[in-house]
Amino acid sequence: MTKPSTSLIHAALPRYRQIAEQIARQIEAGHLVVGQKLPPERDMAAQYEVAVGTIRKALAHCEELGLLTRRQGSGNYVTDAERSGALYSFFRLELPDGGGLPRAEMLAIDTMTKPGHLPAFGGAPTAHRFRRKRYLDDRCVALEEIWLDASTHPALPATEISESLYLYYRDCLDIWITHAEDSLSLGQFPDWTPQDFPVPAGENACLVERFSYVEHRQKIEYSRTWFDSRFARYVARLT
Amino acid sequence: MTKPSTSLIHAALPRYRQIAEQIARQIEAGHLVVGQKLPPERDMAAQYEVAVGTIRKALAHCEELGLLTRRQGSGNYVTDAERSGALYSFFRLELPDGGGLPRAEMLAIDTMTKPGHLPAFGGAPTAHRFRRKRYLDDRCVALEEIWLDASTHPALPATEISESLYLYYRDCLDIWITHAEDSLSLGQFPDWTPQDFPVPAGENACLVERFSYVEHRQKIEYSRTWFDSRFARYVARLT
DNA sequence: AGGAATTTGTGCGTATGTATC
DNA sequence: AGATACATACGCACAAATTCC
Repeated sequence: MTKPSTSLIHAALPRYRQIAEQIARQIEAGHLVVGQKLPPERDMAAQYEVAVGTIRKALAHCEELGLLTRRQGSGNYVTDAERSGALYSFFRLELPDGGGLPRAEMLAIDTMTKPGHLPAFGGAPTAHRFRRKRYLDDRCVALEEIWLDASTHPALPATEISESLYLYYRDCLDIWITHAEDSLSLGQFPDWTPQDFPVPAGENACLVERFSYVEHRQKIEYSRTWFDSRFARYVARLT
Repeated sequence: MTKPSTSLIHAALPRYRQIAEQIARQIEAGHLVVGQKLPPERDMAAQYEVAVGTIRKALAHCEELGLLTRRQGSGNYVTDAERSGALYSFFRLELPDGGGLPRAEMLAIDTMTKPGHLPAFGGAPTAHRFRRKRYLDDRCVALEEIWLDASTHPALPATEISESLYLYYRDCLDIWITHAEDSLSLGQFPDWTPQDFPVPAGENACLVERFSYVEHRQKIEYSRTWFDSRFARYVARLT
């Protein structure tokens, strides 16, 4: 069997899931355009150095997620949906009319002991805190505060952090986020809301709280996202 | 290759679908009891005279339909569709502290031409409208308005409608909801808000808009759910 | 219109990994 | 620790749908 492409220490995602992730991210990054036809399965199998059946499972997974449409005798196509970017990558915000290319701008990165008001997650007493502005089509629509448990990486490597945090986790920290749990309610924009944000601090906001998991039931990340429903909406796909 | 077991004239269902149908019938006929463990996949493969991979595809299909639960290292089990939370698997509201047993109370059922303000879904000009109150642990936490496209059933059969609409769709209308897409924003409680609802009409609410799908891309249902985040929160699990 | 080439779908059999009992 | 059972993955052959000449 082809050996897994990750270290032997960590339990890797199955190969077909890794490939599905890569395809999904290529779509989000714009490397695969909506409507575009993918290479034949046999070519992709050769490219990824796996058997055709493995590629087929990855593609089937992408279809389930609504990213691809598969047509027998024809090919695999990037879904023409209004919403290609927002579905995967666990980013769930879209413009009110749908769609919007997601971007992020880092405001601050700090490592500190977890404040008492945070819910329990991870095993370390410290965590890395990321604060970001979130954009859709160059419009700032949300604020984000992300707490990554510091147990696996007491200090962050001094590399460029990509716009997709999960991609950064995967490529630089070897942390594979397998699933997440979002909880939505009402809240107020935080006191660190930047001056140039379209809504001032203290105003009402839709609040998304999230736990992200690696492996089975191990919460490794907690985040909060604030947005105003005039500028964005939260979209979830259920199966 | 094993020849298909159906006539040569009609296009046969794939073998794995035939087997899935047989398993489904056995469950519905009561030959397979809820919670029962199926034989090992290798035995079933021998029984049906197919390869293990084919049986696995059939079982996976049954799992998609919610008929089976598959557990690695353990076995395949008939799902308790009536009793388990599976029937509410698309219901995403929980009490603020988590959990809560979901219930529903029907307020009104009407069939009418789709109002202009509805987004596009289904193929018919008419739809069935359900209005319901939603409970968690006997506390009324949300209101629901559901529009089911009337293309498949111009009139609803005069049967009892179970608390789980999706179960009713499946058992009485033969409509299998495969997935759904939720979109969250802020809204106002509707003008038909009952007097005894904890929040009066016109107040701010968290609004969940949902499209439900049969097959892969066919929207057949549109619904709106209003709730107050003091009484409930929306939870989404993402993979 | 029609036949060949292409591409995905179905199915077989087997080996090995991993979770559960 | 061992046995059982599902999960992943390989490679191959042929069917069915589509596309192209």
